[in-house]
Amino acid sequence: MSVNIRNMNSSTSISTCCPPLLQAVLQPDEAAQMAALFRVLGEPARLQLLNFIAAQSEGEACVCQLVEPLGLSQPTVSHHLKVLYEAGLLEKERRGTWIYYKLVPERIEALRNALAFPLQKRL
Amino acid sequence: MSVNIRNMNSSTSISTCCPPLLQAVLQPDEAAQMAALFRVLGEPARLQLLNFIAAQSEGEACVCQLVEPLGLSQPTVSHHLKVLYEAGLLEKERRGTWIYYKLVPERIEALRNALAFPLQKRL
DNA sequence: AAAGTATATTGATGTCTGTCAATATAAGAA
DNA sequence: TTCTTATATTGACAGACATCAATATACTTT
Repeated sequence: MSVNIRNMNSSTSISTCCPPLLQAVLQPDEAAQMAALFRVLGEPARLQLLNFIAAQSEGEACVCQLVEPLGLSQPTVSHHLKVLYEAGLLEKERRGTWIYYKLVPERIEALRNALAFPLQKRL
Repeated sequence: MSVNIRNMNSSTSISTCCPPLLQAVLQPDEAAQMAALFRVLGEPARLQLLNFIAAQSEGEACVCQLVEPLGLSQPTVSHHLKVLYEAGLLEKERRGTWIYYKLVPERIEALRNALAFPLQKRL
């Protein structure tokens, strides 16, 4: 029988902690999906990778172009690219020896939409 | 003296790996700042907190309203609220025994802008 | 002052993950 | 085939962090 204290004047004496007024809108599994995507962006190296790839005039880059500017080892760069790829944020295409990565703009846009106030449910 | 292999026809024999065409646009410290913010969102519990607070009719909630729907212990919820608060995504206000948290919409908007293709520099 | 409630902090623990060296795989060149 | 280069994978390690129980702090009420 608890009540939101904010809606009571001082003459009321109920002071129990108030229960949630609304059910959770974002379901746990949806939150987990969204969080997984944000966690992918939660790494400086991966943000730099996205930014650097997007900054190329062709909008794409191969691994060997990315190792030096990032200042990380090639395996580490490959690792981050894989994480981005598996998150759907990058697509890749092999051309001979090289593998070119480019952004998936719709995926980034989806993330922006997920941030639309007040944090919509869907990606 | 290496050259972008994609811009050469098959008669050329240079096959060295191609250097970066552009300097990195996103500086390491800027990337670190952005990543730190995204990492805050990279946690299901924190996304649910933001979503739940935003879903309240007054746009705010006290800790005791959040513990039960999240299914986490009160210290854990307090911890996540602190992380969100220190990231500037939540503001808090004490009213007697209770402390009410609400979103900082400009901060969320800043994150959305940071995601604007192709990942702008500034927050 | 004493008791009760709301929230924060501390300390410990287990899991996740970023990093690299070493190695493997794949493709082209000789 | 052999060699070289580009990229991926493996294994190991260290640091970050989510979580909780226990405890501390802050406020209100009696």
